[in-house]
Amino acid sequence: MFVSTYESAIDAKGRVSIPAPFRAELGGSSRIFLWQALDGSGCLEGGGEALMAMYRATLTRLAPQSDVRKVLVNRIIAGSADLKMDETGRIKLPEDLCKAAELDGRIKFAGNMDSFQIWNPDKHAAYNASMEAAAASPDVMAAFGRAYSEVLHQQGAGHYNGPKLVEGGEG
Amino acid sequence: MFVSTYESAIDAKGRVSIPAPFRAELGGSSRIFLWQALDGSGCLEGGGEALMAMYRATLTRLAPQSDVRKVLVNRIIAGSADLKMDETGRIKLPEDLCKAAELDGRIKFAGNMDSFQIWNPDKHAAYNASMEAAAASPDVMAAFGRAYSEVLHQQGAGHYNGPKLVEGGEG
DNA sequence: TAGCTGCCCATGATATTCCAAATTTACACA
DNA sequence: TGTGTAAATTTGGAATATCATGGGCAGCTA
Repeated sequence: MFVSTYESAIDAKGRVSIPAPFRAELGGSSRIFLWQALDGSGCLEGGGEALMAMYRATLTRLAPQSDVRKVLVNRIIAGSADLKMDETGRIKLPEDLCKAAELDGRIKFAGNMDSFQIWNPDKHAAYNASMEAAAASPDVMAAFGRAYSEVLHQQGAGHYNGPKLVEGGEG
Repeated sequence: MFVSTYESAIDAKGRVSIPAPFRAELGGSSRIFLWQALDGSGCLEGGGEALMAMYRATLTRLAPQSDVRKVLVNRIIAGSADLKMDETGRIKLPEDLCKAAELDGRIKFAGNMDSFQIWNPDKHAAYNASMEAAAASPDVMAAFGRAYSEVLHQQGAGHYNGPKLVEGGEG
Protein backbone atom coordinates (compact mmCIF):
# COMPACT_ATOMS: atom_id res chain seq x y z
CA MET A 1 0.00 0.00 0.00
CA PHE A 2 1.24 3.47 -0.88
CA VAL A 3 1.42 5.29 2.47
CA SER A 4 2.81 8.60 3.71
CA THR A 5 4.03 11.69 1.89
CA TYR A 6 7.50 12.38 0.52
CA GLU A 7 9.11 15.36 -1.13
CA SER A 8 11.30 15.12 -4.20
CA ALA A 9 12.71 17.38 -6.90
CA ILE A 10 12.64 17.65 -10.68
CA ASP A 11 16.20 17.92 -12.01
CA ALA A 12 17.42 19.85 -15.04
CA LYS A 13 16.51 16.98 -17.36
CA GLY A 14 12.99 16.62 -16.03
CA ARG A 15 13.80 13.52 -14.01
CA VAL A 16 12.27 12.69 -10.64
CA SER A 17 13.30 10.11 -8.05
CA ILE A 18 10.42 7.91 -6.93
CA PRO A 19 10.60 7.65 -3.12
CA ALA A 20 12.15 4.33 -2.18
CA PRO A 21 9.14 3.13 -0.13
CA PHE A 22 6.91 3.67 -3.17
CA ARG A 23 9.33 1.79 -5.41
CA ALA A 24 9.08 -1.15 -3.06
CA GLU A 25 5.31 -1.19 -3.66
CA LEU A 26 5.79 -1.73 -7.37
CA GLY A 27 6.80 -5.32 -6.82
CA GLY A 28 10.10 -5.21 -8.67
CA SER A 29 8.55 -3.78 -11.83
CA SER A 30 10.06 -0.60 -13.23
CA ARG A 31 6.96 0.44 -15.12
CA ILE A 32 4.97 3.42 -13.87
CA PHE A 33 1.73 4.90 -15.18
CA LEU A 34 0.84 8.54 -14.59
CA TRP A 35 -2.34 10.45 -15.41
CA GLN A 36 -4.31 13.49 -14.32
CA ALA A 37 -6.47 12.83 -11.29
CA LEU A 38 -10.12 12.50 -12.25
CA ASP A 39 -11.43 14.56 -9.36
CA GLY A 40 -10.21 17.85 -10.76
CA SER A 41 -7.91 18.42 -7.81
CA GLY A 42 -5.09 19.21 -10.20
CA CYS A 43 -2.65 16.57 -9.05
CA LEU A 44 -1.31 13.61 -10.97
CA GLU A 45 -2.15 10.07 -10.00
CA GLY A 46 0.12 7.11 -10.58
CA GLY A 47 0.60 3.44 -10.03
CA GLY A 48 2.34 0.36 -11.31
CA GLU A 49 1.42 -2.60 -13.45
CA ALA A 50 -0.70 -4.17 -10.73
CA LEU A 51 -2.92 -1.12 -10.51
CA MET A 52 -3.23 -0.83 -14.26
CA ALA A 53 -4.20 -4.49 -14.48
CA MET A 54 -6.92 -3.80 -11.92
CA TYR A 55 -8.13 -0.83 -13.90
CA ARG A 56 -8.21 -2.85 -17.06
CA ALA A 57 -10.33 -5.50 -15.36
CA THR A 58 -12.58 -2.77 -14.00
CA LEU A 59 -13.05 -0.99 -17.31
CA THR A 60 -13.69 -4.25 -19.13
CA ARG A 61 -16.62 -4.79 -16.78
CA LEU A 62 -18.33 -1.65 -18.03
CA ALA A 63 -20.58 -1.82 -21.10
CA PRO A 64 -18.38 -1.51 -24.24
CA GLN A 65 -19.78 1.66 -25.81
CA SER A 66 -21.17 3.24 -22.65
CA ASP A 67 -20.37 6.86 -21.94
CA VAL A 68 -18.92 5.96 -18.56
CA ARG A 69 -16.47 3.52 -20.07
CA LYS A 70 -15.45 5.87 -22.84
CA VAL A 71 -14.80 8.64 -20.37
CA LEU A 72 -12.71 6.46 -18.10
CA VAL A 73 -10.76 4.84 -20.91
CA ASN A 74 -10.00 8.26 -22.30
CA ARG A 75 -8.93 9.70 -18.96
CA ILE A 76 -7.02 6.72 -17.56
CA ILE A 77 -5.87 4.55 -20.49
CA ALA A 78 -5.32 7.07 -23.26
CA GLY A 79 -4.48 9.79 -20.74
CA SER A 80 -1.73 7.82 -19.05
CA ALA A 81 1.94 8.24 -19.59
CA ASP A 82 3.66 4.86 -19.73
CA LEU A 83 7.01 5.42 -18.04
CA LYS A 84 10.00 3.30 -17.12
CA MET A 85 12.20 3.91 -14.11
CA ASP A 86 15.95 3.90 -14.65
CA GLU A 87 18.35 1.87 -12.51
CA THR A 88 18.33 4.44 -9.75
CA GLY A 89 14.55 4.72 -9.58
CA ARG A 90 13.93 7.86 -11.61
CA ILE A 91 11.31 8.65 -14.22
CA LYS A 92 11.08 11.49 -16.72
CA LEU A 93 7.88 13.44 -16.23
CA PRO A 94 6.18 14.28 -19.55
CA GLU A 95 5.91 17.99 -20.27
CA ASP A 96 2.15 18.03 -20.73
CA LEU A 97 1.47 16.38 -17.38
CA CYS A 98 3.88 18.75 -15.64
CA LYS A 99 2.06 21.68 -17.16
CA ALA A 100 -1.37 20.30 -16.28
CA ALA A 101 -0.39 19.78 -12.64
CA GLU A 102 1.79 22.91 -12.46
CA LEU A 103 4.85 20.89 -11.46
CA ASP A 104 8.16 22.69 -11.42
CA GLY A 105 11.08 22.39 -9.06
CA ARG A 106 10.01 20.53 -5.96
CA ILE A 107 7.07 18.12 -5.80
CA LYS A 108 5.21 16.00 -3.23
CA PHE A 109 4.44 12.29 -3.46
CA ALA A 110 1.34 11.38 -1.46
CA GLY A 111 0.24 7.82 -0.77
CA ASN A 112 -3.30 6.98 -1.89
CA MET A 113 -3.59 3.27 -0.97
CA ASP A 114 -3.53 1.48 -4.34
CA SER A 115 -2.09 4.49 -6.14
CA PHE A 116 -0.06 7.56 -5.30
CA GLN A 117 -0.41 11.24 -6.12
CA ILE A 118 2.07 13.83 -7.32
CA TRP A 119 1.45 17.39 -6.19
CA ASN A 120 2.66 20.90 -6.59
CA PRO A 121 3.73 21.59 -2.96
CA ASP A 122 1.64 24.76 -2.67
CA LYS A 123 -1.48 23.08 -4.00
CA HIS A 124 -0.82 20.14 -1.72
CA ALA A 125 -0.63 22.41 1.31
CA ALA A 126 -3.92 24.02 0.34
CA TYR A 127 -5.48 20.63 -0.22
CA ASN A 128 -4.27 19.43 3.17
CA ALA A 129 -5.75 22.48 4.85
CA SER A 130 -9.13 21.95 3.24
CA MET A 131 -9.06 18.27 4.21
CA GLU A 132 -8.22 19.12 7.77
CA ALA A 133 -11.15 21.49 7.94
CA ALA A 134 -13.49 18.96 6.34
CA ALA A 135 -12.41 16.26 8.79
CA ALA A 136 -14.09 18.27 11.54
CA SER A 137 -17.50 17.43 10.05
CA PRO A 138 -19.46 14.87 12.11
CA ASP A 139 -20.66 13.31 8.87
CA VAL A 140 -17.15 12.22 8.04
CA MET A 141 -16.59 10.21 11.18
CA ALA A 142 -20.14 8.87 11.08
CA ALA A 143 -19.61 7.49 7.59
CA PHE A 144 -16.28 6.05 8.65
CA GLY A 145 -17.84 4.37 11.65
CA ARG A 146 -20.56 2.75 9.58
CA ALA A 147 -18.13 1.40 7.01
CA TYR A 148 -15.80 0.14 9.73
CA SER A 149 -18.64 -1.75 11.39
CA GLU A 150 -19.56 -3.36 8.12
CA VAL A 151 -16.04 -4.58 7.64
CA LEU A 152 -15.95 -5.99 11.15
CA HIS A 153 -19.15 -7.91 10.48
CA GLN A 154 -17.94 -9.14 7.16
CA GLN A 155 -14.97 -10.66 8.90
CA GLY A 156 -17.09 -12.59 11.34
CA ALA A 157 -16.42 -10.27 14.22
CA GLY A 158 -19.96 -9.47 15.31
CA HIS A 159 -18.60 -7.77 18.37
CA TYR A 160 -15.16 -6.43 18.91
CA ASN A 161 -13.42 -8.28 21.67
CA GLY A 162 -9.75 -7.85 21.23
CA PRO A 163 -6.97 -6.14 19.41
CA LYS A 164 -6.72 -8.73 16.65
CA LEU A 165 -8.99 -7.32 13.96
CA VAL A 166 -8.07 -9.40 10.91
CA GLU A 167 -6.48 -12.78 10.51
CA GLY A 168 -3.65 -12.21 8.10
CA GLY A 169 -2.47 -8.70 8.61
CA GLU A 170 -0.09 -7.28 6.08
CA GLY A 171 3.55 -6.59 6.72
CA MET B 1 -2.37 -3.33 -23.45
CA PHE B 2 -2.34 -0.21 -25.64
CA VAL B 3 -1.82 2.66 -23.19
CA SER B 4 -1.04 6.36 -23.49
CA THR B 5 -1.21 8.76 -26.41
CA TYR B 6 1.49 9.49 -28.97
CA GLU B 7 1.79 11.93 -31.84
CA SER B 8 3.11 10.99 -35.24
CA ALA B 9 3.18 12.38 -38.76
CA ILE B 10 2.16 11.33 -42.23
CA ASP B 11 5.17 11.81 -44.50
CA ALA B 12 5.21 12.82 -48.16
CA LYS B 13 4.74 9.21 -49.19
CA GLY B 14 1.72 8.68 -46.97
CA ARG B 15 3.63 6.66 -44.41
CA VAL B 16 3.09 6.75 -40.64
CA SER B 17 5.35 5.46 -37.87
CA ILE B 18 3.52 3.29 -35.35
CA PRO B 19 4.70 4.39 -31.89
CA ALA B 20 7.28 1.93 -30.58
CA PRO B 21 5.28 1.01 -27.43
CA PHE B 22 2.32 0.07 -29.62
CA ARG B 23 4.54 -2.00 -31.90
CA ALA B 24 5.68 -3.90 -28.85
CA GLU B 25 2.04 -4.77 -28.14
CA LEU B 26 1.70 -6.49 -31.50
CA GLY B 27 3.82 -9.38 -30.29
CA GLY B 28 6.38 -9.36 -33.05
CA SER B 29 3.78 -9.47 -35.81
CA SER B 30 3.96 -6.78 -38.47
CA ARG B 31 0.30 -7.07 -39.45
CA ILE B 32 -2.05 -4.24 -38.54
CA PHE B 33 -5.79 -3.93 -39.09
CA LEU B 34 -7.47 -0.54 -39.36
CA TRP B 35 -11.15 0.40 -39.62
CA GLN B 36 -13.51 3.25 -38.84
CA ALA B 37 -14.56 3.38 -35.20
CA LEU B 38 -18.12 2.12 -34.75
CA ASP B 39 -19.17 4.83 -32.33
CA GLY B 40 -19.25 7.58 -34.92
CA SER B 41 -16.52 9.54 -33.18
CA GLY B 42 -14.73 9.91 -36.50
CA CYS B 43 -11.47 8.25 -35.54
CA LEU B 44 -9.93 5.07 -36.86
CA GLU B 45 -9.53 2.02 -34.70
CA GLY B 46 -6.78 -0.52 -35.09
CA GLY B 47 -5.19 -3.60 -33.68
CA GLY B 48 -3.04 -6.58 -34.48
CA GLU B 49 -3.61 -10.22 -35.20
CA ALA B 50 -4.48 -11.01 -31.59
CA LEU B 51 -7.33 -8.53 -31.58
CA MET B 52 -8.64 -9.69 -34.94
CA ALA B 53 -8.59 -13.28 -33.68
CA MET B 54 -10.67 -12.18 -30.70
CA TYR B 55 -13.11 -10.41 -32.99
CA ARG B 56 -13.40 -13.43 -35.20
CA ALA B 57 -14.23 -15.63 -32.24
CA THR B 58 -16.71 -13.03 -31.02
CA LEU B 59 -18.48 -12.65 -34.36
CA THR B 60 -18.62 -16.41 -34.83
CA ARG B 61 -20.60 -16.60 -31.62
CA LEU B 62 -23.38 -14.48 -33.08
CA ALA B 63 -26.23 -16.14 -35.00
CA PRO B 64 -25.03 -16.59 -38.61
CA GLN B 65 -27.63 -14.55 -40.45
CA SER B 66 -28.50 -12.15 -37.68
CA ASP B 67 -28.55 -8.45 -38.45
CA VAL B 68 -26.13 -7.80 -35.61
CA ARG B 69 -23.57 -10.15 -37.04
CA LYS B 70 -23.96 -8.83 -40.57
CA VAL B 71 -23.51 -5.27 -39.39
CA LEU B 72 -20.41 -6.03 -37.39
CA VAL B 73 -18.84 -8.21 -40.06
CA ASN B 74 -19.46 -5.46 -42.59
CA ARG B 75 -18.03 -2.71 -40.40
CA ILE B 76 -15.06 -4.54 -38.89
CA ILE B 77 -14.16 -7.38 -41.23
CA ALA B 78 -15.07 -5.97 -44.61
CA GLY B 79 -14.28 -2.44 -43.51
CA SER B 80 -10.76 -3.21 -42.31
CA ALA B 81 -7.57 -2.42 -44.09
CA ASP B 82 -5.06 -5.25 -43.73
CA LEU B 83 -1.69 -3.54 -43.54
CA LYS B 84 1.90 -4.62 -43.09
CA MET B 85 4.52 -2.58 -41.25
CA ASP B 86 7.85 -2.08 -42.96
CA GLU B 87 11.19 -2.76 -41.30
CA THR B 88 11.15 0.55 -39.47
CA GLY B 89 7.61 0.17 -38.15
CA ARG B 90 5.69 2.27 -40.65
CA ILE B 91 2.41 1.61 -42.45
CA LYS B 92 0.82 3.32 -45.42
CA LEU B 93 -2.61 4.65 -44.53
CA PRO B 94 -5.25 3.92 -47.20
CA GLU B 95 -6.72 7.02 -48.83
CA ASP B 96 -10.33 6.23 -48.00
CA LEU B 97 -9.66 5.79 -44.29
CA CYS B 98 -7.62 9.00 -44.21
CA LYS B 99 -10.47 10.86 -45.83
CA ALA B 100 -13.07 9.34 -43.53
CA ALA B 101 -11.09 10.32 -40.43
CA GLU B 102 -9.86 13.61 -41.88
CA LEU B 103 -6.23 12.63 -41.39
CA ASP B 104 -3.63 14.87 -42.92
CA GLY B 105 -0.23 15.93 -41.66
CA ARG B 106 0.03 15.13 -38.00
CA ILE B 107 -2.02 12.44 -36.23
CA LYS B 108 -2.55 11.10 -32.71
CA PHE B 109 -2.35 7.47 -31.59
CA ALA B 110 -4.48 6.86 -28.48
CA GLY B 111 -4.38 3.64 -26.48
CA ASN B 112 -7.75 1.91 -26.04
CA MET B 113 -6.78 -1.21 -24.05
CA ASP B 114 -7.07 -4.05 -26.60
CA SER B 115 -7.04 -1.70 -29.58
CA PHE B 116 -5.76 1.76 -30.40
CA GLN B 117 -7.28 4.79 -32.09
CA ILE B 118 -5.94 7.12 -34.74
CA TRP B 119 -7.17 10.71 -34.56
CA ASN B 120 -7.06 14.00 -36.33
CA PRO B 121 -5.32 16.10 -33.61
CA ASP B 122 -8.01 18.79 -33.57
CA LYS B 123 -10.81 16.28 -33.27
CA HIS B 124 -8.86 14.48 -30.59
CA ALA B 125 -8.44 17.66 -28.59
CA ALA B 126 -12.18 18.32 -28.83
CA TYR B 127 -12.93 14.73 -27.81
CA ASN B 128 -10.57 15.01 -24.85
CA ALA B 129 -12.23 18.20 -23.72
CA SER B 130 -15.67 16.61 -23.80
CA MET B 131 -14.38 13.57 -21.92
CA GLU B 132 -12.76 15.76 -19.29
CA ALA B 133 -16.03 17.60 -18.79
CA ALA B 134 -17.95 14.34 -18.58
CA ALA B 135 -15.49 12.96 -16.03
CA ALA B 136 -16.65 15.60 -13.58
CA SER B 137 -20.02 13.84 -13.33
CA PRO B 138 -20.48 12.03 -10.02
CA ASP B 139 -22.16 9.19 -11.92
CA VAL B 140 -18.93 8.35 -13.69
CA MET B 141 -16.88 7.95 -10.55
CA ALA B 142 -19.71 6.10 -8.85
CA ALA B 143 -19.89 3.58 -11.68
CA PHE B 144 -16.13 3.20 -11.64
CA GLY B 145 -16.12 2.67 -7.90
CA ARG B 146 -18.78 -0.02 -8.10
CA ALA B 147 -16.98 -1.88 -10.87
CA TYR B 148 -13.66 -1.63 -9.01
CA SER B 149 -15.20 -3.07 -5.86
CA GLU B 150 -16.61 -5.95 -7.84
CA VAL B 151 -13.20 -6.71 -9.28
CA LEU B 152 -11.66 -6.62 -5.82
CA HIS B 153 -14.29 -9.03 -4.54
CA GLN B 154 -13.94 -11.32 -7.50
CA GLN B 155 -10.30 -11.73 -6.64
CA GLY B 156 -11.16 -12.87 -3.15
CA ALA B 157 -9.91 -9.66 -1.73
CA GLY B 158 -12.82 -8.58 0.42
CA HIS B 159 -10.30 -6.44 2.10
CA TYR B 160 -7.15 -5.21 0.48
CA ASN B 161 -4.11 -6.37 2.34
CA GLY B 162 -1.15 -6.26 0.04
CA PRO B 163 0.36 -4.85 -3.07
CA LYS B 164 -0.30 -7.93 -5.19
CA LEU B 165 -3.64 -7.08 -6.73
CA VAL B 166 -3.99 -9.71 -9.45
CA GLU B 167 -2.53 -13.16 -9.96
CA GLY B 168 -1.18 -13.25 -13.48
CA GLY B 169 -0.36 -9.79 -14.70
CA GLU B 170 -0.15 -9.44 -18.44
CA GLY B 171 3.02 -8.93 -20.38
C1' DT C 1 7.27 5.29 -69.27
C1' DA C 2 5.37 7.38 -65.26
C1' DG C 3 3.74 6.49 -60.91
C1' DC C 4 3.12 3.70 -57.07
C1' DT C 5 4.93 0.45 -53.71
C1' DG C 6 7.97 -2.07 -50.88
C1' DC C 7 12.58 -2.35 -49.16
C1' DC C 8 16.81 -0.42 -47.63
C1' DC C 9 20.12 2.81 -45.44
C1' DA C 10 21.38 7.48 -43.36
C1' DT C 11 20.67 10.93 -39.87
C1' DG C 12 19.26 13.95 -36.16
C1' DA C 13 16.76 14.05 -32.10
C1' DT C 14 15.36 11.84 -28.17
C1' DA C 15 15.40 8.57 -24.60
C1' DT C 16 17.76 5.21 -21.99
C1' DT C 17 21.59 3.24 -19.73
C1' DC C 18 25.68 3.55 -17.27
C1' DC C 19 29.06 5.50 -14.07
C1' DA C 20 30.40 8.19 -10.18
C1' DA C 21 29.93 11.62 -6.51
C1' DA C 22 27.31 13.52 -2.70
C1' DT C 23 24.00 13.09 0.69
C1' DT C 24 21.14 10.82 3.78
C1' DT C 25 19.84 7.01 6.57
C1' DA C 26 20.58 2.88 9.28
C1' DC C 27 23.26 0.18 12.32
C1' DA C 28 26.84 -1.28 15.64
C1' DC C 29 29.61 -0.34 19.26
C1' DA C 30 31.51 2.15 22.88
C1' DT D 1 23.30 8.24 24.38
C1' DG D 2 26.74 9.66 21.23
C1' DT D 3 29.82 8.50 17.50
C1' DG D 4 31.89 6.08 13.73
C1' DT D 5 31.13 2.98 9.99
C1' DA D 6 28.48 0.91 6.47
C1' DA D 7 24.70 0.84 3.48
C1' DA D 8 21.29 2.84 0.79
C1' DT D 9 19.50 6.61 -1.62
C1' DT D 10 19.51 10.69 -4.09
C1' DT D 11 21.80 13.47 -7.39
C1' DG D 12 24.59 14.95 -11.56
C1' DG D 13 26.50 14.09 -15.90
C1' DA D 14 28.25 11.46 -19.93
C1' DA D 15 28.04 7.52 -23.16
C1' DT D 16 25.07 4.62 -25.57
C1' DA D 17 21.03 2.89 -27.84
C1' DT D 18 16.63 3.59 -29.80
C1' DC D 19 13.33 5.84 -32.51
C1' DA D 20 11.10 8.92 -35.93
C1' DT D 21 11.88 10.62 -40.22
C1' DG D 22 13.73 11.58 -44.83
C1' DG D 23 15.30 9.95 -49.03
C1' DG D 24 17.24 6.51 -52.58
C1' DC D 25 16.60 2.50 -55.41
C1' DA D 26 14.51 -1.48 -57.65
C1' DG D 27 10.44 -3.86 -59.16
C1' DC D 28 5.73 -3.96 -60.26
C1' DT D 29 1.60 -1.94 -62.41
C1' DA D 30 -1.12 0.78 -65.35
